[in-house]
Amino acid sequence: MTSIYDIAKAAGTSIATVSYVINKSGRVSPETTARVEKAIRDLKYEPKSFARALASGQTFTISIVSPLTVYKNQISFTQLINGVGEVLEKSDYRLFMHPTLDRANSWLELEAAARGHQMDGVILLHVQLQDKRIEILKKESIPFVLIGRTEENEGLDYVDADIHGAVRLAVDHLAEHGYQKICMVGEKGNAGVSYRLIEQFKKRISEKNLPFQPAWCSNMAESSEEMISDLVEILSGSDHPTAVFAVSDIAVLNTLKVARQLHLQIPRDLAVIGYADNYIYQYLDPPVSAVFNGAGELGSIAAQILLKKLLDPERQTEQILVSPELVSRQSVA
Amino acid sequence: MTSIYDIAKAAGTSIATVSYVINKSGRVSPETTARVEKAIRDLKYEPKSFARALASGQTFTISIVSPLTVYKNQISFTQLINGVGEVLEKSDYRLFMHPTLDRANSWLELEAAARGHQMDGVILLHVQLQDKRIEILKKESIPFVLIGRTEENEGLDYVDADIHGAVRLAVDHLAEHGYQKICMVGEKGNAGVSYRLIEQFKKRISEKNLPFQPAWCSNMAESSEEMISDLVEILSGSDHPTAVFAVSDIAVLNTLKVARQLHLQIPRDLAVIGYADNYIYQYLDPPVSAVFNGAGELGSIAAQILLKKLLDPERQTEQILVSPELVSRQSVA
DNA sequence: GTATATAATTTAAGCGCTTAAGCAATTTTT
DNA sequence: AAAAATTGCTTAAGCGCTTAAATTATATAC
Repeated sequence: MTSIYDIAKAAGTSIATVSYVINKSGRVSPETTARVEKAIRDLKYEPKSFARALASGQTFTISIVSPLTVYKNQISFTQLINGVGEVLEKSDYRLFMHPTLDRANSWLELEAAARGHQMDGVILLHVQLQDKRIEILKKESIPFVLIGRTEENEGLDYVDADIHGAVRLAVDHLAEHGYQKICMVGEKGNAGVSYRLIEQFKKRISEKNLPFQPAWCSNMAESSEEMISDLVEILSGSDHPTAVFAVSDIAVLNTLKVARQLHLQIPRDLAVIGYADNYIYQYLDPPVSAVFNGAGELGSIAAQILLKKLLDPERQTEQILVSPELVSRQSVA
Repeated sequence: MTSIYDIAKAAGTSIATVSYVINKSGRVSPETTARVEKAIRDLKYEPKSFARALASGQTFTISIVSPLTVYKNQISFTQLINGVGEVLEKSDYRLFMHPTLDRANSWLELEAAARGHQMDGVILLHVQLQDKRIEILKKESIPFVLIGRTEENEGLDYVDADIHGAVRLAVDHLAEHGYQKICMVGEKGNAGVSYRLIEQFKKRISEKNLPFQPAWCSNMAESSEEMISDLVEILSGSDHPTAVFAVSDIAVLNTLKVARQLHLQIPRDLAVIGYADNYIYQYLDPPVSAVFNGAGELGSIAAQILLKKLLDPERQTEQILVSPELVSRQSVA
């Protein structure tokens, strides 16, 4: 293993000087710096992160902590990692995955990792009510940023989708295109998300004085089958809605299916708009619009906040809502 | 930071003994072991991985190296990580993500990481012909396992989908259900995969003496639009195929779309079978069958091989083909 | 009962790096 | 011209752990 000693010898300096050059401390003369850098290049030296970690107390590592199984819809995990990766790439930090499999024990693993000082910071996904993991991170004083949140997390650093804005965008977009009777469909999901969606949806409908019936926005379905039968019921009435705000991938697909079944042509008889865009939406029949584009942004913003926090732990917390962005396709016209 | 010194003091031993207990070396008496373990529990001690790494030369870390952008179809990246995570969880190893964003520089990053001894082993995805990353891993002698392969990689450790078996399963399944005229649709994809699919497909068709026309298995499409126009042409002829083997998500969706356009009812007039199952297939109209289930298996097998290799670097290489598994839904009957 | 093997534990060096403190040479201030 | 500050570099300690070698205690052999 080429070490800092080899570089020091090759450059004719002490190891301290090499270290100062690597860490860009600015107190080494240009000539010496050049000599050291040449040696580093010649010997193809790379600092060992674990040695740095031991000496400095920083691991230069951040962890994404998340049960993966959950991320089938709502958020594309891959995009999210990409977003995080893009930001970290430009920093000195590396990315750990902490894929917690079994929900029940996920906090135990995290606790061990935290005690073992395995990471300098954490990006926490799929936050639940009374999330043990948050307590642990606080107790072990590991800086963290949430992606998504519950009402309990208001004071913490988080990045979340702007649900209010998204609902507004969806409803307004539909209304602008002449669709007055709008219903919302989805399944029971993340802590609080469904609730907030319903709340905002009803609010916006009444703000815009749009026609409304309670059945058009009932509780979210427990299963796909339930959702389909709800949809059939809602859409086959005489005064049925002319637009569906489908807030999950399954809801989008089921809406298309039921529309076909009932011979409702999209977008002529029925408009459909999705929530988080999924790359498959563009290949559906017809291609489906959506109001959120890219979980990548959630990831990259979370990473940015975390990096700032690692630089200045005393920093004020930051709450960011990612704005919706209309991805317009043929399902609304 | 609670260190091994604190444990040694609490247990009344030397730090070496504590270390031997932690590493289950077997040379510590049961009584002392119990005392040390109690101290560890009492003080909630966790070994610092970076210190271990420095002292032992092992990082107990493995990296998944992959451009993420690619994994939109063919493989579910999330499932794959899950598979890897499941195996690593039971080991002492932790999981690094090495999401290479920019393809052009991805090997530079890997080279730096390898030189910096950041990981003990690598799981390499999306292997290309003349993949620089493989050279680097060899040169830096970092054990690695491929997920997917090209013909160049035959001697290396890899896990790949059994394309031969998959094609056979798809064709035979369709034939068994009375579909004789089968075509294959997909887009240009991974290094060699498309080629192997075409080759195997033609082979199996001729082995089974099924009717065949060259147009039914042309080169893979360059774009979704091209695929659609190909499909329209193929399926609207008088003697058109009665079944489609759709080897990507886009191919599945486009097939459904074109079938609807041409008023071909699935599965009555046309059967459809996909390649790698995607959770959305079950919500399509009709739900679509597939021949591969779970990228998780690829991940977990790769992780297992890598762990074995880390234990015994002299080990013979291992090539594993993951068998197809029919996921039967309503698109074939 | 002494020699010898075995088991249990400790000593001590060192892994590759950071960083406070020290020193020498040079520059600035008074 | 002496004192003070600045610049550039080195010395040396130490981060938390592993592990070969040394030491001590205990069991077994003759």
